[in-house]
Amino acid sequence: MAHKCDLLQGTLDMLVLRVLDRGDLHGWGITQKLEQLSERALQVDEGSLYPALYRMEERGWIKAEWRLTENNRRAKYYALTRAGRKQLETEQQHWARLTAIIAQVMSSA
Amino acid sequence: MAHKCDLLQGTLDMLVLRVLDRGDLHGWGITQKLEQLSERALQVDEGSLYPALYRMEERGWIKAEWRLTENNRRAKYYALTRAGRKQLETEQQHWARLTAIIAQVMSSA
DNA sequence: GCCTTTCCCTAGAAAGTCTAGGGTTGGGCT
DNA sequence: AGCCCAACCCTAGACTTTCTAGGGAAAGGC
Repeated sequence: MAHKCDLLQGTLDMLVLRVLDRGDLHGWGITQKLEQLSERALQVDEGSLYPALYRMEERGWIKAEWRLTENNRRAKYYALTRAGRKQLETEQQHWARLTAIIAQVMSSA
Repeated sequence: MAHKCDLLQGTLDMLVLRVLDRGDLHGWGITQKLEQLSERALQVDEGSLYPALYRMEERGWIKAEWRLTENNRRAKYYALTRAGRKQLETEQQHWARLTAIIAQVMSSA
């Protein structure tokens, strides 16, 4: 069975790191923010996001803290660590490099 | 164990289709051509390529034919089908769309 | 008192790539 | 003649990430 695969594998981490680079957010907030920034184009599945957050915390790129939201709800806020900021930079460079290579291959006569 | 993952998942098909769009090639030739077009940046693993070729043939995007190379060797030449050309176009559009969205998210203040 | 929204989470399947092998044959070299 | 390398083809199994498809708790509005 084919599935939709809206995202390119490997880009979710970068997007999440980038969003967190603008300020702490909880998981649900991240999905909202990504949707907003992409003008509804991106709708991140929670089933993809939470495992990703878990992985990134394991790797020390982000750290979590339970706090209360403005709505008076319990939420797990994630913040970038120093390693996370470094990782974001690495991924951005990697992304830039890859897209450049692909563009070159795709466009060459 | 981390692995290198040089390619973005999903891009290999597009690259192969694009290369075949310029003319028939056998598997090994495809790896050479991609390496050449990317100026050594891309080194496609044969363990990734052959399964990909198999998949794409299954899906009717390419078709294979045994022929002899200039070196007098037996080789399986792949050619785009009409469906393959259509698929290439689809993937190019999808790629353009995704990279645009990601660029937007990554660059927004 | 119920319903919706806001939040969190997990198990298992699916897809694609990589690792790490293995194999055949042609032509060049000694 | 024999050997080796280059040019080819292939596969099984591991691995990572994403998706599907659920489930659950609590705050606030009606």
